[in-house]
Amino acid sequence: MYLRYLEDLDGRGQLTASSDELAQLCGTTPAQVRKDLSFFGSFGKRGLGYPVHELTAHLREILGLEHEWKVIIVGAGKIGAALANYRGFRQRGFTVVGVYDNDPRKVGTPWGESVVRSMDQLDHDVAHEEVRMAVLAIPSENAQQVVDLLVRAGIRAILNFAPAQIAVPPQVSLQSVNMAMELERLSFELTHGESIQAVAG
Amino acid sequence: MYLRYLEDLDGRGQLTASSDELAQLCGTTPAQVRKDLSFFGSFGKRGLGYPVHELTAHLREILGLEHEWKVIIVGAGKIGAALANYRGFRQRGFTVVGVYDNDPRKVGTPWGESVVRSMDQLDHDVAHEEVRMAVLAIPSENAQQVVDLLVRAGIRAILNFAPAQIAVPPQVSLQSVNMAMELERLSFELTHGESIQAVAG
DNA sequence: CTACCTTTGTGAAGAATTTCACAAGCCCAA
DNA sequence: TTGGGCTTGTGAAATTCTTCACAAAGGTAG
Repeated sequence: MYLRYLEDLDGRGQLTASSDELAQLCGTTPAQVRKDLSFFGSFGKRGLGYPVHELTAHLREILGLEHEWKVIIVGAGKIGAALANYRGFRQRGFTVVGVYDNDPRKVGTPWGESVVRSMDQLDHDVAHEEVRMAVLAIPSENAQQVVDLLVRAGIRAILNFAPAQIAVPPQVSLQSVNMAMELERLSFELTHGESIQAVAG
Repeated sequence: MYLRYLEDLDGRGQLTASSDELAQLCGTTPAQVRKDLSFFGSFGKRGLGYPVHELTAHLREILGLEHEWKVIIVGAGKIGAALANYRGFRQRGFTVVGVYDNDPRKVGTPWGESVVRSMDQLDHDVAHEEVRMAVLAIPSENAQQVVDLLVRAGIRAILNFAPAQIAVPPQVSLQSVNMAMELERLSFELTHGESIQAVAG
């Protein structure tokens, strides 16, 4: 989140930002900002604040964003389509190198500059293109099965949009986005009125 | 998350579940399960566990899911399309009652059994249909502007997919899903190898 | 009815996170 | 060069969250 705002400030030509300013932007406290950043190093200058451009670069490196990541999308349905064209991915250094589906009617249909590929190719492609990340946009039913296949193929990080609970071996990272659960969270907050304070997202 | 698993167990006809069993399913500890549930009441039976069906009903009520929620989708692009057809929403009691866009070329085009409506109608529709929730699937540029419009129209909860930071008045709930940020989290975990333990999602 | 096995609910202990508060350091102006 | 105004980095305090551990209670078999 800090990176997001710092890039913004950097784009506007702002040279430094104080913990106070970052805290206001991110909806947290100055002390929190300082503690968070100090975990990774001592980036600020006393009396002046943090050098925006430099800190941006540091955070990019910490997050492992100094190089492009190749990503495959598994599932050529509506959600897959939306994600494949999602500007935010490319903007932030994630390149979609392939879209896969196991429905023979979808395999071969055009997809941007490429075509939807068969799952059978996945193993080969991941090995040859050194892809490490996959976005999973398939129905829940066989999500675990497909994840196992991805892991065997060498995928090391999975962003899962299927509303299913998935197990992965410890060396594989998994992030699940469950859109229905997000709505349920809102339902809870609406139902319980002002007594619950929403967290900044 | 508990609700998700309990519904699953209920569907399979399981009558009771111990905190141990729920903990294993959710990737947490029995003590955590008991503390979490005890916050809302005393649902279990000693020596036996929690009554699955009954607890499911309790959690639904706690989350405010005992009635249907009407939801509008703002933005008739790829993401809007994916969300409007998302089975998970309807399955869990969220009914999409309208899709809106401010692009005159999109307004009026067919959308499922309805058509894409103009943003100008939104005010009127929200008031008459008593809609309280909106899903925001538009580009970041004018996200804040559209949110302000939604809030004025009476929307009280917003699920935001635009990769922008949005401000809302305190009585409005906001959840943001930032897909690029999720990938960045994975990038961080991959970059820092096994030293970081992924959280269950 | 009793003995025993099981599992909850919950204070207390322990761990982690956040906030406080201030010395140390940087910049600038005179 | 000195002094004053800011702001960081960080131990220590305060708070919050998680785990422990056990009394209380339901179930069952004999």
